[in-house]
Amino acid sequence: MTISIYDGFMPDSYPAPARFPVTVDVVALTILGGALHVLLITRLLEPFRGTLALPGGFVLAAEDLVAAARRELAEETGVEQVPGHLEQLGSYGPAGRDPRGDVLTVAHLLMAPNFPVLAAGSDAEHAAWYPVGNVMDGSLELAFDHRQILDDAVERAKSKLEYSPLGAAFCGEEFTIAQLRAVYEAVWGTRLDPRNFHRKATGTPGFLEDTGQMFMGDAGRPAALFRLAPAARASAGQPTRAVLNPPLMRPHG
Amino acid sequence: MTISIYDGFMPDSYPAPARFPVTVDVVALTILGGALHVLLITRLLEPFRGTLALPGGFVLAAEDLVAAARRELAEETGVEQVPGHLEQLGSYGPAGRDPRGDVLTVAHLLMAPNFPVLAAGSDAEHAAWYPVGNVMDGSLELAFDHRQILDDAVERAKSKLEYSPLGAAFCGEEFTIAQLRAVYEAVWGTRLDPRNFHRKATGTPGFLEDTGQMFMGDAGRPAALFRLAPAARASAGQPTRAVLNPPLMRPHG
DNA sequence: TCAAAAGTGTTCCGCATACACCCATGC
DNA sequence: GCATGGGTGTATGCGGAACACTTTTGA
Repeated sequence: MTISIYDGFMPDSYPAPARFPVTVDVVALTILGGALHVLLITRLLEPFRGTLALPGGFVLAAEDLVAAARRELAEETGVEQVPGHLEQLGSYGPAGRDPRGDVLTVAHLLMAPNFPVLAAGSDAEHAAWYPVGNVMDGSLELAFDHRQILDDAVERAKSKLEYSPLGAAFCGEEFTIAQLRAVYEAVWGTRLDPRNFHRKATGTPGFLEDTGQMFMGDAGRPAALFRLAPAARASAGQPTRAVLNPPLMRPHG
Repeated sequence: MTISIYDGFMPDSYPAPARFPVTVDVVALTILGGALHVLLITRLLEPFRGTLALPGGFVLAAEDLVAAARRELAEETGVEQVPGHLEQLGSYGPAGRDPRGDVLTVAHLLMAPNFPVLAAGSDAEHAAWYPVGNVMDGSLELAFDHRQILDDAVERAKSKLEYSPLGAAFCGEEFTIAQLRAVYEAVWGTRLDPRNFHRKATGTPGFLEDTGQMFMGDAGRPAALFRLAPAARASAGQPTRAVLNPPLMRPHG
């Protein structure tokens, strides 16, 4: 067996390996009116001009992937510091996903509390929240393979809720148990028993921290306000099993 | 807000976006002598010449990521059809992980039964199995950020065993319950109760299929031979929750 | 007969599920 | 008072953990 020119790096005299444009795409999810929503832009250029697509753009030289995703999000929403939890989802391509050539994209998942998207001028790609359900049932079309990426992102979000404290990433800094439950119900598309959810959420050590404050809703008894406990906050990124073990089970299958 | 030249694709008149060399790296895991092993090559070229590294190489034009990983594995092991389950793990870079510049790598995870690696000639990078424990405890050094990638891969493998039937990917086509249990014990680094594991494995609908054959070991009663049930085989790649629900729990935390 | 490993039965208990019930607010 | 939602108590049952016990081979 001989050494292929593509095995590891080669001396300068060897032909250079193929180079690819690399983009980051972001599946930004949030809860709006009890339903899961995704941030989409309307493309201004060909291909797929006028079609909805995930926000994203090219990775710059010497730039990290998550940093690139964060930068693109800020640029396309007009929001300096986008809130929520951002993590890498997976890579797609480079073959056969763009009509103009090989483009590798690294998709990211943002689980965020609802934040207002700044309306851009008419010459900029306009970002806005769209119900995920409208993409799933086919009433909204997405450019490129973004439908597939969205599917994967939603599936990832669903499973994240089971064994990680990241459901709270959809809430603000402080939230009630009912608000947290609404997140689980929206993402999983199910109803959960309020009483049992309350016990599980408050009873899991290292998950929630009582702020001592109260939240007055439209009706009914005021609810206690919670925040993420430091332990859960620290473990947000890592593949931890420290909290929510055994996991919060999503019903059925 | 104006349109950045990096937002989406630009007309030909705009400057081209940065292009990156893209590699695929493969963390090939298997069980040898009851311990988790990883496939490593010894680098023949700078940088990290003489250091152990994950097998991998550059993605070709118009090539898919998993296909590239499969091709590189075949090239560097001399094995035409590498067995086991191959999936994408995640992407690393492009910033700050290679002394010579920005290289994006897409890491992959192979969970495979033990297969012999063909000894390459002295001029080729030689692939061989090494105990994962020897990397973890620092007695083996890896090139680039491959230590980090290995850590992530092992963690992924651990969690895969919990809720997917992919533990069987470490076994051959047919296997006994004890062999399957040895996989779980090696990956998780724990001991499992043989009796309870047997009940859980055989009792999970859609997981295992009895071949009717028997396997004679060194001592003791012969064990029944099983294979993956069709349902589990089909769901191998997808984020399924069809089998192993509730999951096989790994002890403690 | 004994060792060793396969496989079954049984007990215990934590926790998910379901739901009755009480608490605290606005109207 | 009544409606509405927050929060607690409690019974039931599934399934994981632990382990006694039987089965089937080789030596």
